Amino acid sequence: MAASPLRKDAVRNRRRIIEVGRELVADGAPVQLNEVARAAGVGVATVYRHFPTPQALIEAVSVDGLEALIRAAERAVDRDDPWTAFRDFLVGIVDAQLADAALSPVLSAPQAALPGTAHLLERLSSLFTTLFGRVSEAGRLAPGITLADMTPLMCGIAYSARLQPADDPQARAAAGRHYLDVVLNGIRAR
Amino acid sequence: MAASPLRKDAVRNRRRIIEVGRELVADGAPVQLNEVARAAGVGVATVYRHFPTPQALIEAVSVDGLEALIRAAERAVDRDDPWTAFRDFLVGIVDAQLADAALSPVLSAPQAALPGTAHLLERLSSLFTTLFGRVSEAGRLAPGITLADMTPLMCGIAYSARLQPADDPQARAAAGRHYLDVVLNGIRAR
DNA sequence: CGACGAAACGGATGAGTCATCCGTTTGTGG
DNA sequence: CCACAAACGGATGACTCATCCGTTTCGTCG
Repeated sequence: MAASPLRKDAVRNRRRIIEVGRELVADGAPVQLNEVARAAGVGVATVYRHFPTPQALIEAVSVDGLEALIRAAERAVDRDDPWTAFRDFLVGIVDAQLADAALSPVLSAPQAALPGTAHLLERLSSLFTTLFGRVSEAGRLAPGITLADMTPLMCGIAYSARLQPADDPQARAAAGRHYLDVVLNGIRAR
Repeated sequence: MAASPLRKDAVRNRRRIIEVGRELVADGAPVQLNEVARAAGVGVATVYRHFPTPQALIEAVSVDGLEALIRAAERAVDRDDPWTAFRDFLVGIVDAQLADAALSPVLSAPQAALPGTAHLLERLSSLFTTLFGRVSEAGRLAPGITLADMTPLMCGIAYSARLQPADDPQARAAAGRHYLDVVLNGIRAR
């Protein structure tokens, strides 16, 4: 099972780097690899070796959030009412993007550069397809709404919510919920 | 009326700079003042004198689009049916943002740095308040929808549409229209 | 337990970008 | 036509970015 013959100082540094990356992303700061190195107390080259580009680091940072989303989706799939499951999951998607700024670019950029992330995205996509299929078959969606519409819409909602002052996470969350209500209203069958 | 004692070579250069800026913005490229100078055949200092920051140039670039929006709003205000006027204007807002990438940051950043832009934004906001007030008073809006919701929602729609491939403006426009339909559906009274 | 090879480290460094300063040019009013 | 002021432009120093390579550390094998 040891698929990674990785030295333990390497994994330690990797952890540190990701941790610093997470903080930067959470602050909405641009992820500058050079600064990450300094803050993590490692050499610049170490950062670049693990993550050739800022995007790669962002994806690694988002793995936790992605896994949490997958768990949420799995729980949603177990629910009885399709619409409730669907809605609750979308709430989770929006909340997660607001809590973790690294998530939006990963969700909306399917051409994932990191293999690990690609696998998670596939899993998430698969679960979501199930959820969507159920509401769709139950006739709960307005005509013309497709599966492909959902990701852009969710990312757009998160974007809208982020127009709220950055220093007020509560206002952002409330805005996200509100805009999501609007969109859900808009895609629901009458 | 000569409010600007500006030398005519200065206005010529200014025009050139804005023109180059427009092209860059349209390509979605980051506006780098140094590059703008080179492309405009002008010294770097000239660019910085006219526009201290990229943001300032972006605002200047967006003036045309803003004026077009204002004209559209004025036309909309003359219409009879409040909802039609409202909807058509929002279509214009989304289309304009897709056609002119410089517009989104200006619309969603009220703390305008350029006085000229501030004035236009105020005018636009005033017209839009009228349009919104009419649909609202006509009872055409779902409860809980406020004037303040509209700008974020429109910017979010434009964002969603921009997730479409950059090289296919038609697909973007179609997506924008589609997402706008969803949101309009969501904010409409039943 | 000691030594060897490979993997990882880290900082010095060259390429590239940004924005300012100041000597020169150009337009305008008398 | 002249003089002054406004505008110009590019050289330049500060800064950021990402790579390269000599050094250190880990894990293994005799």
